[in-house]
Amino acid sequence: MSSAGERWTAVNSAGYPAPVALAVDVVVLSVRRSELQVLLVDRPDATKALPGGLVGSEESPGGTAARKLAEKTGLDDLYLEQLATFAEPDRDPRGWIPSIAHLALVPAGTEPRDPAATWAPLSGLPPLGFDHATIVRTALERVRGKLWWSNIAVGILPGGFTMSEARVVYEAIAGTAYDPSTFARDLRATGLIEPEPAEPRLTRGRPARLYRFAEREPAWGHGRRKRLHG
Amino acid sequence: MSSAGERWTAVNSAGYPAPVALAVDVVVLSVRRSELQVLLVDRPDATKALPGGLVGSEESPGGTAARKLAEKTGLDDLYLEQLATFAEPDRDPRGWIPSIAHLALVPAGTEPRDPAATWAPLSGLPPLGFDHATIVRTALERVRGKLWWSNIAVGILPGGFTMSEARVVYEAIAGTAYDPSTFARDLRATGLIEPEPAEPRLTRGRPARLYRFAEREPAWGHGRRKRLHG
DNA sequence: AGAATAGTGTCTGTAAGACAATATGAA
DNA sequence: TTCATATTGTCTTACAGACACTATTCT
Repeated sequence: MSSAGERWTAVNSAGYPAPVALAVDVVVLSVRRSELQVLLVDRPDATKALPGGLVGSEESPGGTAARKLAEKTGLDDLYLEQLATFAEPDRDPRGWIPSIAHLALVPAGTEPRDPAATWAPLSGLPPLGFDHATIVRTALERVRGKLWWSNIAVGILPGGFTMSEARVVYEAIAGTAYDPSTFARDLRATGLIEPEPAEPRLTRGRPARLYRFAEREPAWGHGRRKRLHG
Repeated sequence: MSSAGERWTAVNSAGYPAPVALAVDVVVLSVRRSELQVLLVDRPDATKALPGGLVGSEESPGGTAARKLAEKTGLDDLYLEQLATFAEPDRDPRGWIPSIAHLALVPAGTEPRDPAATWAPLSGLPPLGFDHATIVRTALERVRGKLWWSNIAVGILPGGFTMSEARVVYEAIAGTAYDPSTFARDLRATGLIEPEPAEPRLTRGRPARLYRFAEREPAWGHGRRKRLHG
């Protein structure tokens, strides 16, 4: 790496300026303590930023994102989709570096493997470097927009969940409260989940039935028009 | 430009391989003869491709897309949004060139200014170069998905349209037929359009009232869950 | 008058919020 | 038994498809 303050450059074989590198940034979301949280990493200047890295010249950007996530969390099976590309020429002080932002959802109990990575609640984020606050906002819009139309929550609820657990996740993402019975009816009506034969959990009251998403890959359901935000 | 068959390369000032260039490709859609059509340009090898170009080192990708569209169509006020980025290392035989695909909607009567550009119906596209068939498919999904939830059709219906004209456009995008009265009721219910004080058109039967979208910039409406495809 | 297009009103099945009532297991 | 949680059922409003009916203008 070059020293701080130095701006990198690149030229192609035709003699024109080229992007210095291609980056990916990943908005990793999960639900912890009934709250939507995002994974942040410490930067040298003590601010926080999204996890990310540079795409190799023989690598697909999605592959880079998955590789970086495996380094930070130890997970190699997760919900990952491309979000949007941020490529304003001055977005990175190191030079012309377009970044392909990705969105990843990981199971509720995931702990960072990298000690520089920590979870932060989406409400009350610290100041973020680069244009990362914009990227996080875009990610929140995306996950809310798809919540009731796709199996996007399968990243947080990999399988064997109860309706109550699913409801906590959906409420944290949507930022609202759902009636338990109506929630169960409407989640079943999406056609995305199926009962799991496993034995029930050992909890306080009546044991709940377990469900899982039928598909682990991104898929669309029948679509419910459910209330979002308060 | 280099001669065909030669693969470009680039290195950055740290000595690592860099992307050769950053491209934009634009899926320009309109409704012509009650059909959804896309703007294609001829390539040197006689195949067709999406209009596009290289992003300058001091340029935003959206700016590049708008500039290219102005060259092809003479339009400078249109609905333009980012679609997705295609950056597989081998997607372009000229070298490592990520492409930020955009989606643009232009008014029904728009004729290409560039003689190499022609309209082609989405049903029955010719073979396209690169990964452009995938990009077009992604664009169709996007515009269908947003049709009844946003003012995305404002690009095709800039103002002073009748309900019948709007219905033709919505039907062409959705790929289905709507009942005229139900269509009008539900389009009004989106909250996105408003009556226009202009005088009615000179047509055969009873003259229709005119409407326009209240917002020309991308905006979300109340959302209707309407039938799509057959 | 008759044709053509625009717009209104009504009926019906489904979707979704609210909430009461019941079921099941642990303390 | 009492408490806590899960699940079922019902009521009500809004949404959206279908379609009959009325309105306005031109030929």
